[in-house]
Amino acid sequence: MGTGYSVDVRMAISKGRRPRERRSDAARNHEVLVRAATAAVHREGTHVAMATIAADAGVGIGTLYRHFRNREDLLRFLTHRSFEQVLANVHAAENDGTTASDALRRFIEAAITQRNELVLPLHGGPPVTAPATLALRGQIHRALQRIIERGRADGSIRHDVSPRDVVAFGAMLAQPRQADPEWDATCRRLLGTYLNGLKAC
Amino acid sequence: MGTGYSVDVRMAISKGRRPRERRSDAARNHEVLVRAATAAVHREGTHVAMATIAADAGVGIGTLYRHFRNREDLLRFLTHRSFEQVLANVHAAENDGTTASDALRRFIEAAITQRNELVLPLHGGPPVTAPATLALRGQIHRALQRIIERGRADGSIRHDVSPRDVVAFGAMLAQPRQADPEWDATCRRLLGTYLNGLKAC
DNA sequence: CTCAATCCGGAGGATCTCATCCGTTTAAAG
DNA sequence: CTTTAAACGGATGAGATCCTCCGGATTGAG
Repeated sequence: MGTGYSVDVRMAISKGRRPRERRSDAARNHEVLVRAATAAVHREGTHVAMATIAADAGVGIGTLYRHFRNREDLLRFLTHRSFEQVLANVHAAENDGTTASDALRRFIEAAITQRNELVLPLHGGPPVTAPATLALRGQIHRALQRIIERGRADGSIRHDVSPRDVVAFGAMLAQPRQADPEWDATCRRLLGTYLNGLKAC
Repeated sequence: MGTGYSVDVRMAISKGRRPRERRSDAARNHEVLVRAATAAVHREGTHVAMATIAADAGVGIGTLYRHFRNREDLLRFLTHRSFEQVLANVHAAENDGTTASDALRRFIEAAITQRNELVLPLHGGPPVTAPATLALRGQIHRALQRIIERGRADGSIRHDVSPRDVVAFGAMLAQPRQADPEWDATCRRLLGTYLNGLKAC
């Protein structure tokens, strides 16, 4: 899963000539489109009209479709990118967390903080099937597993905790909830209770 | 919020004659439509085509629109009905639960069990605005508040727990997740951890 | 500067979806 | 059985959305 590019390039290679670099305006538009798409999906859901995304990004609809073959392609790209971010988060948490429990707290808090940049697979969106993205998911799970085992070893984390739980819980708290002013406070309480519940006591 | 009926009836009353009872075929179709709609929303999300719902129910599209003015009306009805069910659940839990914590466990487990019959407001669906439905939500919150306070009184439940938390957590576990065979197990572990976390210890 | 490769914009055809309308069928009262 | 209000079905027009296509603008190598 590369840049989100669809076709154009990779034509000249057969002729032996090195393909040109991606033009700067294309790179700029790609970035702008990704940002607009993320915001639009958060605002209106995965069925947001493609024309809306293009308009929000300030480009023509044709440009959107040159960068992403269709809606599914776009959503896949956003999901993959989010998984990369989540993987970075779990690595950061693994290194910086003082205890296993603290690492998990950092991991989940990062997801909450980045809520607006993450497009995670929710009910309604297409399921994750891209091999590259599944591989990322595997890495995330393994890293979380290491953290959990550290906690088990020192007796600070109960036994029936799985990386899936942590990911599901984090994804839940990271869901966009535009229409609830109290959601932030609810998030904090839920996280506190969950972390309290992780203890083996 | 009554039966989901739109217009037809209430015409003859002005003439003094008692309006006929709802015809049996209408009642039957209403029930079938609600069931089909619930299943379709779980399967394809809140944007499922109205024609699909009618076809699944084995009735014409016209019949669907006679029972529900439009999609929003249908979703409102499903949500309201689900809230009624949830309110029944909280009352049952309040009466049957041996302890506050046990009552909360029963409440959440009921939502999980009834997953397929519940259509709760998720991100993407329209926000809940119907006064009757908001009233139900209020009743649900108050009943949960009573349970929580019982737990606080005997020191079995920590202080930063709010009815909103419990509802949000329960709604999360009740979300339809067709594409994850391990979701049930994950649910159980998450619930166990959360309940463990509710303790004041 | 020149020029070709690359990228852009947005009109437009195909398709899908909503919700209505009205001729036909059916339940049930008398 | 007759009658009539109620309910049914599905064709259909309006409108939304998807994605393609190609003439024209832009970038950047030479």
